[in-house]
Amino acid sequence: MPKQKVDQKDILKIALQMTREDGFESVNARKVAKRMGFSVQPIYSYFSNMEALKESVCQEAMRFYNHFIYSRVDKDILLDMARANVAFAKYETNLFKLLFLQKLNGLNSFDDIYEWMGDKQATKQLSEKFSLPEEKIKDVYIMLIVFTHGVATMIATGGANICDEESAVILEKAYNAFINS
Amino acid sequence: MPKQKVDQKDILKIALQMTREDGFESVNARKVAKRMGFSVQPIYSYFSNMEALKESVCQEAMRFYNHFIYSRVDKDILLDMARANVAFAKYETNLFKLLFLQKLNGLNSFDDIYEWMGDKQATKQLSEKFSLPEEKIKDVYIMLIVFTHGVATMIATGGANICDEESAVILEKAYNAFINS
DNA sequence: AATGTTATATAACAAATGTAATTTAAGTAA
DNA sequence: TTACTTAAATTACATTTGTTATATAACATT
Repeated sequence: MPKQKVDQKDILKIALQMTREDGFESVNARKVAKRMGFSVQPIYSYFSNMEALKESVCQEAMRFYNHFIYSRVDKDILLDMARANVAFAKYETNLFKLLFLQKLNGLNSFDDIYEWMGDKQATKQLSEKFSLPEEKIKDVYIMLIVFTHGVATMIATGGANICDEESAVILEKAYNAFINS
Repeated sequence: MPKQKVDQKDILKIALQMTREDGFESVNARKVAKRMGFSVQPIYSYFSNMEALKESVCQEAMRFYNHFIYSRVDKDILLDMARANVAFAKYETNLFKLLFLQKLNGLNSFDDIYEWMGDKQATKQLSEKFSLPEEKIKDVYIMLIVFTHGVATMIATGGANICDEESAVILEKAYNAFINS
């Protein structure tokens, strides 16, 4: 048999790259094939259909997101995460849209957000720094996430022209407001 | 000549209704025609192409939004507007997505948000109630809008299962936090 | 070297959608 | 009544995209 020229990883890599550059909707069989320099056929030998490929792209995007965020978390975990999310919305707008404006895992309450996004270290750090009760920490956490999501969404949908400094300032203001409330 | 059976308003009305029920992407010539009980031809006599129709639908949607919001503003203007926006995201999810997750007029800074959404009465009421400096009012206004947008977006994209009371509570918490910061 | 297997290429089909061409027929004016 | 105008219906064509059927050719096995 002929040696395999195409690898599943290559397909995913290219599809993810296309999503980053031109948006998730731009991912279709012919365009992926063209960018690989191959025909569409190999796509269908690795994925049962385009839906399956797209689902895999979503998972890749989520990994990319996690790496993006965690690589930017330093001293002040919660605030760093907030800043990183805004940066993600600004510099990876198409991935942000895919992950947070189209597919968001169904949440049933704000507590779910906490469960879902909840970062043990972040809450620990917060409680050590400010010695606030558990319930209060949770509130600050949820509210900053919601606020951050507001900033990020506005940046992702509004044309991405709010400068990094300005968004950093407003995030910090919100953070302090929530802590001190 | 035969009497005109179809009216431009009818087309827009139905296209807006379809957007509300099934999303903006569901609006296409054949579906609109089918729901009107006519052929696609009248659409093209009133609109140069589908793009023009869709642009008009956007404008209709914006009018619908404004009416939705202002009909819910009562005593506490700013907080009422926040609650109304969240309700819009929950009960008019498809319109919310169209207006705020796809087409948002390009904003260049958070001050632009204030200029764009800024409600004279709301700021006046706020300054009378709390006697805060102009600059502070503006900050509260912007931050509550951003926070509200975070809540609304999460509801619109997350499956809309956060109850009205819960979102009301968190909005008020944020409002107080911003006022008292 | 001949044959079979299979990865890839090519080409074709199907469905959805926008849009234009053509036809039909309702009402008007002569 | 007849011919004309035009709103609407019908039909047809183009494009895009997913998908499959067939063809080709590279490699393994004999």
